[in-house]
Amino acid sequence: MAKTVADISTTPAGSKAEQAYRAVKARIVEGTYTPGYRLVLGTIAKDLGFSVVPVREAIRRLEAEGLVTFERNVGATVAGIDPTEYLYTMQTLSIVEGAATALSAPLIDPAAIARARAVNEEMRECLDHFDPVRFTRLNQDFHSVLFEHCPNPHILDLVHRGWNRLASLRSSTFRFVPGRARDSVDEHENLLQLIETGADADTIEKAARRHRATTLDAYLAHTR
Amino acid sequence: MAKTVADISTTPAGSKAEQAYRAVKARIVEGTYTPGYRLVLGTIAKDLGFSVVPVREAIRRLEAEGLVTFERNVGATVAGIDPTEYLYTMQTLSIVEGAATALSAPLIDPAAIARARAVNEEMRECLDHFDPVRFTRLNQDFHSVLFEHCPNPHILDLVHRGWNRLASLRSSTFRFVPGRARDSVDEHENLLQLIETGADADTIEKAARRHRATTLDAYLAHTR
DNA sequence: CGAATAGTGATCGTATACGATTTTGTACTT
DNA sequence: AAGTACAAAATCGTATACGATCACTATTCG
Repeated sequence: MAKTVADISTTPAGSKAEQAYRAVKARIVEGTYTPGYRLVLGTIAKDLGFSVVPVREAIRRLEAEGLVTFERNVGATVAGIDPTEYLYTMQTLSIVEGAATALSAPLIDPAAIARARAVNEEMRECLDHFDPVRFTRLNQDFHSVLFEHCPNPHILDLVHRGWNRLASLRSSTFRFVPGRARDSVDEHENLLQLIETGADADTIEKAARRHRATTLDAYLAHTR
Repeated sequence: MAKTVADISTTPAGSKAEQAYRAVKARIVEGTYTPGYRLVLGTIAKDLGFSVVPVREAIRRLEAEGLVTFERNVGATVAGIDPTEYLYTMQTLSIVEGAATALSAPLIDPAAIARARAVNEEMRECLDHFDPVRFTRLNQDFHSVLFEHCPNPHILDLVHRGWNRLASLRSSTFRFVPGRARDSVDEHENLLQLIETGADADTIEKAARRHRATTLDAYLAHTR
């Protein structure tokens, strides 16, 4: 008998570093840890019941993703809604989403188009019931359908990194520019039609870029 | 007297995790650790005189950058010259370098143009003396001059990440496609002229993209 | 009353030790 | 001879402990 009963309870799924990463990230996205919140290694470790080493690794990963800032002997703080940082992130997302859409477009089959359109219609319903949280989630679903056959995983990774950075400003579309969301849904439909009709890559890329850039412009005009 | 003499000897510059990161990365770039080389935490720690914890952090950072692959309870290995991975990286670089060039172009002053041109002429000399290592370094210098006033640090960061990924295939231009290097120098000059004459952003972006994409195409044609 | 300073506390950084998991080598059986 | 089961070694993952560094505060001096 080599294995003991304890093996049943052990959860070899993810390492504790991974669990800590997900846990802290979730708390940031959900808004439990608001921007400016100080993340103390010891405290988080005690809360999660882990040691500080895996928690430290989790924090460093979050730092690399831009969700927290880290300072030696001071600790980590949840990254704030710096307007400049927002601009950088949105501009970068505009570029990588544009590329991802253009690269994926030839590989999107009619069934996927139909699914994306269904998601978009759900988003339209969210407008009436004013459900910003669900709207944001569906927005990601929409683009996920478009990108599911993206031939370049690196670019897809960059898209996800951008989404992560925006995670702490959840449903920012609604919060900052109320009228923007409806335009967004229309732009989605426009994008789908371009893909359906087999528009050339450059046209699709520019449309996808503009989709994100317009949101940024609206934000800039709104806060100016 | 609060401070002791020991303070003089302490080097608060970088943490050991940082030192380990730089050391291992340097060994990979220099070719001391060739692709496929197994990086064992304990061994590296003993070599550097550090403990395993900071070394582990360094390895995880290198993993995030794509320079090594990591497997649980197995260890890390230096990432190989996977043709597919090369394609992904070059395609992504094409996009982010294109964007970076287009964004930077309006901010490049004549003095910077002159410096970039000087670097490019040095590259031309390298062709005659066949100095691939210096060529590769100058190539990065050339683009660094162009990007030094890039208004979006995030995009610049993506460019550097791409360069890092290519680091293990140092001077790949010479190695894979001998005739390609001379074209590259000509394309640089062409790019400078576009910037000088104040071409529109879209033209500059496409030229910059094509510069990288052509290298990729040459590689694909060469290995097919 | 303000500013410089010493002391205290908090937090990170790393070393060491131990446990879990995988791989590898070996002996035995078919 | 080949395949399998078992044991031993190697490696990563994490907990704990301690040291180093920095921020904060109370105190003292000008």
